[in-house]
Amino acid sequence: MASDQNTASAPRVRIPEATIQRLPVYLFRLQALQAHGIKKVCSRELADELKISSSRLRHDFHYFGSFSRPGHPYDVEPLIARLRDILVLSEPIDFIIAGMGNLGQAMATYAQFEQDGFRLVGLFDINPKIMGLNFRGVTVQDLEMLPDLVRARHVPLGVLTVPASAAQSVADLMVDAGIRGIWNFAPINLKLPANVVLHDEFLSASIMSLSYKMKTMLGSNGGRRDSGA
Amino acid sequence: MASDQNTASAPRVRIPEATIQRLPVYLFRLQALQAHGIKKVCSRELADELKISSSRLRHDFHYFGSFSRPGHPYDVEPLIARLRDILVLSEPIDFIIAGMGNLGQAMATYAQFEQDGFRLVGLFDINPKIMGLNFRGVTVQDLEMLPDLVRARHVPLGVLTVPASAAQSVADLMVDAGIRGIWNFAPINLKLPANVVLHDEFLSASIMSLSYKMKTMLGSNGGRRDSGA
DNA sequence: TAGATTGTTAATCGATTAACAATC
DNA sequence: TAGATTGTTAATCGATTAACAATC
Repeated sequence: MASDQNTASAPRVRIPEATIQRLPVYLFRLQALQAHGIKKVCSRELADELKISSSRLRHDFHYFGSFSRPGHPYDVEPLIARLRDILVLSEPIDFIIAGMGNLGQAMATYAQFEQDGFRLVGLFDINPKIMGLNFRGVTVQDLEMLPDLVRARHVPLGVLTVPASAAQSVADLMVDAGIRGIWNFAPINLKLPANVVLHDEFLSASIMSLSYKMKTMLGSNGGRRDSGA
Repeated sequence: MASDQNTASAPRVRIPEATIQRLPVYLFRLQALQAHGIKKVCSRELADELKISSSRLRHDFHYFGSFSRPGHPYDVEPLIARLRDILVLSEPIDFIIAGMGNLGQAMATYAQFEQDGFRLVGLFDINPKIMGLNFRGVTVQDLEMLPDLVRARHVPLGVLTVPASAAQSVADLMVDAGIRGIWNFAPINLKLPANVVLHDEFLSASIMSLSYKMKTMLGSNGGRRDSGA
């Protein structure tokens, strides 16, 4: 009996966070290749395009077993299927959005999520002017209705696009209703039970770290505004 | 203690990417503490709140010199000023947005950026129905006008919220006009000159890695089915 | 002062890269 | 087959954590 770990959903070792975050990037690139009619790709080509080493790519794949046979490049189509299988459940994952300001509306209308295996099932806000609006076939309801929907449909995933001041209490609402993962856009460090997955998306932090990189790239003295000593 | 040793822009060694991405998070938490009237904070407290080790926090700070004196906790106000100085230039950084779909509109109306030292100076799209709309005092113009504005005002930063199919060509437009950094939301690997800073924000990748984590958590700790309804 | 807590170096840990055997 | 390229382990590199001297 050799090592037959070709079951994608049950890797034996803990997968590094860095690897997990690269898997969707592999997937997107492969989908783009497929759209161009490309059937096969070797680790070197794919890695070059993503500006990583081929070694790293094969190492990442290796956590989940084997994806081809030595001497042969990867077949694009089954590789896509395999990655999709690793990343998402076979049936769509239901999600709700709390906070239908501009960011919430953008998330509600972002079509890509649907293609990636996520299904929008609820939108919530406290602003009466926003309640009743319809996005992609889903009507914005009062935030008070959130727990009922989450319980009734066993919604596993919540997107949190409320103001920072409300984020913790709305997160608590989600957790109490049984949500299993929160995608948080509020710039605040939420306190959640250990069994709820939290993924922070701090857009302001993102633009600030970009700003830092631009600043350092400008020059060794930090740019033209260097106040004379 | 005004600005005597604020040589923040000239650290001696290369700063790890991970450290750079934590700096804004420190800043946000400190601003929240300040809003609550808290004047001093020690590395242990601040780190605990952010779920990192105090050692890591002090190590991060140490890249930029000294922030207090042994035996004394950090003063919140000067620490905020110091971090802001490290992360952004003292005067606001001008930025433009290309692609005024839902995500572009959300970025245009996100007030936080202004507080963090960024100034919206241009909005662009190719859709005639969107041109002429006004967001935060800025009118959406034809994409063709982008190079002129970037050149005229020396705009350093561009936000790319166009569809993936258009992303590379619009990025080229920005780069040719002299932009220095691109914040890219299109799920595609842009090819840019080495002197232009690229920061990818792959939202779909984010939700998929969150999905993976939820999936593995369901399998591994299996115990908690549902909190006793 | 003495206790507290930073600044700073050393030890540990984990992730990336290199190398090559396996093998189609 | 022979060349190509994966799968897989070992070596290297970098980041995190631990420890404690410095010192206010």
